[in-house]
Amino acid sequence: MATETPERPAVRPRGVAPTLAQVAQHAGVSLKTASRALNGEAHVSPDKQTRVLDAARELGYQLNRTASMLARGVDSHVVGLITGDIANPFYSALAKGVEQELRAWDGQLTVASSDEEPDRERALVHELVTRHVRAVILVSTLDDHQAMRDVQSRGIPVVFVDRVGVGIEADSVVIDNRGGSRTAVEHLIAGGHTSIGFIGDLSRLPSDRERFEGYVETMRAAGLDPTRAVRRGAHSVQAAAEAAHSLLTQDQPPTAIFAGNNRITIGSLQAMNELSVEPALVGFDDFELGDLLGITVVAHSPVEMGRTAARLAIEATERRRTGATSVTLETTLLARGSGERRP
Amino acid sequence: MATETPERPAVRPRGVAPTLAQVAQHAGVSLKTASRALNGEAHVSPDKQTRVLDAARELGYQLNRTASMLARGVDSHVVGLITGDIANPFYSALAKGVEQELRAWDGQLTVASSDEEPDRERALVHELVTRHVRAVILVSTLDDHQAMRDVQSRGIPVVFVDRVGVGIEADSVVIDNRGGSRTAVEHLIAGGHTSIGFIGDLSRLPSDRERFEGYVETMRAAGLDPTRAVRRGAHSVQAAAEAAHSLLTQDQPPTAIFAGNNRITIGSLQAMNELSVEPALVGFDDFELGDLLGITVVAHSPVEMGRTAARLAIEATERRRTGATSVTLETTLLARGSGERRP
DNA sequence: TTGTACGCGTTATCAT
DNA sequence: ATGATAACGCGTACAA
Repeated sequence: MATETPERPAVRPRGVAPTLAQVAQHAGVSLKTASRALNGEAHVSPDKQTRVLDAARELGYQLNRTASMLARGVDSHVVGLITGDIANPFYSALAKGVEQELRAWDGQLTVASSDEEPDRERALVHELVTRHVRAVILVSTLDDHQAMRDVQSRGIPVVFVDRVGVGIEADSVVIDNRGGSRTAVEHLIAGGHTSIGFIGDLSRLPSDRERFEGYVETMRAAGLDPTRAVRRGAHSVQAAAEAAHSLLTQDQPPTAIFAGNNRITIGSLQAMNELSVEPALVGFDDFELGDLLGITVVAHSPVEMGRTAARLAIEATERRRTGATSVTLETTLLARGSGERRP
Repeated sequence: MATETPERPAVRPRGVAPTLAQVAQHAGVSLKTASRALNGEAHVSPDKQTRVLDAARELGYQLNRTASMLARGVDSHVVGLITGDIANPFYSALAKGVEQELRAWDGQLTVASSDEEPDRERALVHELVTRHVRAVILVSTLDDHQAMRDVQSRGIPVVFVDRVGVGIEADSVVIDNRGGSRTAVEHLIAGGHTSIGFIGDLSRLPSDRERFEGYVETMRAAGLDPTRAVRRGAHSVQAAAEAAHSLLTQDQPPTAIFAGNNRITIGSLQAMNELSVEPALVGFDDFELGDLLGITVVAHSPVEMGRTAARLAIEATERRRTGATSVTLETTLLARGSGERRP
């Protein structure tokens, strides 16, 4: 909507930051000459050059990039990253990757958390658009992104991470969720398990759905029942712990658990600890201490995801590429013990 | 320096984003009328009101906040946060706190990692200044901040987090490092330990120094030697693991370890695991899975630190307060087992 | 109610 | 080499 409640920041006294005009006056030259001198352009006499530089130093002049870019009609190098929660290690690793790649491009990163709330995500995207960020990297919680075409048509590329865009042609970087799931479940089956539980995140998230589907199809392929021990919608460590608890205390609890992401793995560990039971456990996403704890995981690199996404965003915004690119990152099973426990 | 290499982003074709003027023309009204209509101001005939709104919708008009703010002479609600590494859970929790508080203020967060490199930190601050961010929240790696006065004099408040500003009068939010250290070491001493090792981060970091000092003074107060088992400069999990390894394999290894931060605690755990030894262990900073692993820690809340810092930044930038405020957050010892092991 | 003229801080154009 | 002058996209002051 174009009629958003207008934001009216408090007015700050003008003149705290010295302007180019002040520098010019102080140096006794014209505005343009000062500009030239400071920008290191040619055609400035050494005399005035130093006068301007001195004046700038004295006044503590700093270029106002905002105005500069407005005048030049270029956009900033600011890229927006929207994730569910920046404190989630997966997302913060993602942010790190994005930042690393942005650095080489002299870019800057603005982050915001949607808390996985669709409305908030929409608001954040809108916010970034009005701020004219250069690109938006998005771990989306929406199930439809047609509205996001609007963003693209403004020349702001959108890169979807972890979850692809729906109803839109845009770059994306995702994990091979289905494949990773398959690997995990096959690993457990190979270990002799026939009763394997699944605990998933919010089922509206495509990544969760894909992982779940991988679970289901692998179970089915092995002639196992994929409906006996499933809990979904666990979107926090707490919720995951409760789900795991319920799973492990149900009639005929599974002998193995496949945890849909790092939060869930940790929640499951807590529940296992409370109940003092040790089913086999394989988690999606690696996590710190996972090696120490001997937790078998389907690993991938969120930092690499971030880097890739940032690269795509930069390429797109610099128009070095047309059309949408999709990158799927493979997973690796890291057998560390918890996934090798027998039924 | 005022003569920085000027950044010259690639020029983007103009006109991708519709302007207010285009909307006005499309609606057949003057620029100002369009502005009024879109901003919901009074004194616009319903007729033109809808004409403008329709035009805006058709053209997909979005306010250019940058230009708007330039015109109004106000600064954005963007706050910059500089930490060592956004992927470090301590820093990402900090970022989360900042973002939470900023949200209520309709603010936005730009993050950047200094990698604990002074030069990079300086460059990042400069970058934020030229972008006219509203405030800077800083986990500084510098040992002197006189140069930062410059930032303040531009009306950009600087809030120091985790490490206070030196040579500058500025807000700060820190942890009671010395007190936390004391608590930790006293706890170990009370447990019967007389040989307690310390593993610290880069010793140029004030937080590390304070923690180390707390260690030293508590040891001395108990008549123990605080020089027999000290390793400092461990700035990564890897480095900490090596330090712990070396500590635990030295002549007369300590029976207890006090780890200076969360990275070091984890590194120590790895080393203990490798060596299959179990000295008592108390770590500074809580960390995920710390409870599950039964690690005794000196805990505090990085999220709360972030929130507090953001509040201070907002207060300062809205000039609702003058003078510098210092907040010291207390720590809590969480006894979970590892710190209660006997010598 | 509506529009004009001007300004925000900077850069670009084009004379001089 | 230098400097008026006009942009950039928008908002304010003041007329009309």
